[in-house]
Amino acid sequence: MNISKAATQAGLTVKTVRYYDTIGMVCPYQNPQTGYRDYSERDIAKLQFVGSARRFNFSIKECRELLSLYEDENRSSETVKALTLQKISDIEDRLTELTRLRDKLAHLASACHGDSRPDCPILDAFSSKTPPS
Amino acid sequence: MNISKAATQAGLTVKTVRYYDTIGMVCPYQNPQTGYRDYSERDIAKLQFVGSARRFNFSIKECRELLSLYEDENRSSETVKALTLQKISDIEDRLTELTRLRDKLAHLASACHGDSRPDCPILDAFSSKTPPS
DNA sequence: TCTAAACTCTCTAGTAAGGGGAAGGTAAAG
DNA sequence: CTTTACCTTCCCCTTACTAGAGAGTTTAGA
Repeated sequence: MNISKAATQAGLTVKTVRYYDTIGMVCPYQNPQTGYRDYSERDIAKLQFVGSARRFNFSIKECRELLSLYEDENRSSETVKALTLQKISDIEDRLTELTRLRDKLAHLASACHGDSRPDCPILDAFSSKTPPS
Repeated sequence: MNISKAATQAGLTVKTVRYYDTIGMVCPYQNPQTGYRDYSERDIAKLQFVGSARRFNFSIKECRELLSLYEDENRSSETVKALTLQKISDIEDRLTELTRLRDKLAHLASACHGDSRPDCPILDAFSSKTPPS
């Protein structure tokens, strides 16, 4: 299967699929005459797998780990679950941080009259010596 | 004031402060003989301002806008408030997305027994044809 | 069969926002 | 006067791709 069909099947762009080859994540057979890549069904499955994991916020490095577990018939689900729980924890840290930011910005915005006058509590907050954390 | 003191005052690293000079955001006087940067009180205030805005998740580009408003005595607070509300909206979009991811991962993790057996609902989900969205 | 469109390839450069470290000049302290 | 602690520029590295140039290949239609 050529690269554009492979990309379509996996819900990725051609550029991305080619990238996954160059970084050694999903490497198809490559015709030595033409240089054209030829994706097998197994390659497609791997591309789909990586695409899903990426959409779940796993980094390329983590996808590599998951992919090797995916391909390992003797894996234990323990490792996968641990990685997933760690990812959940990362996401929750980020949620906490973003929520705090949102609340602070909302507080500042509510204090700002937002008209044509120059005085602005938002800018004042940003220029104060005390950090906003 | 030399660059390391300026960085300390603003709660930034020396690298970051130097970077803000090279991109033309906060450009101090630079001694033509030695090349040493010399930060004024006004420069420090600008560094602090940018540092705060960055910590509030504003991009460099947005910081530039805010900084020019900060320096404009004839600004209207309207513009600042609009930028802030947009930023809040961006953050909320991100919050929604991350929450969905977290919930889906949590759901998968709860379905995974996480022991030494190889079968794993998480990997199954990643390898299914249907996207996780 | 010829040609033109639609692919494909590699390679370079760019993105955001700096971080790491080398090579070399300068300032401050002893 | 020397050592140490700064400072400078310069270039590469990071993440996860994306854009585009220039050139080769495949395929569909006349």
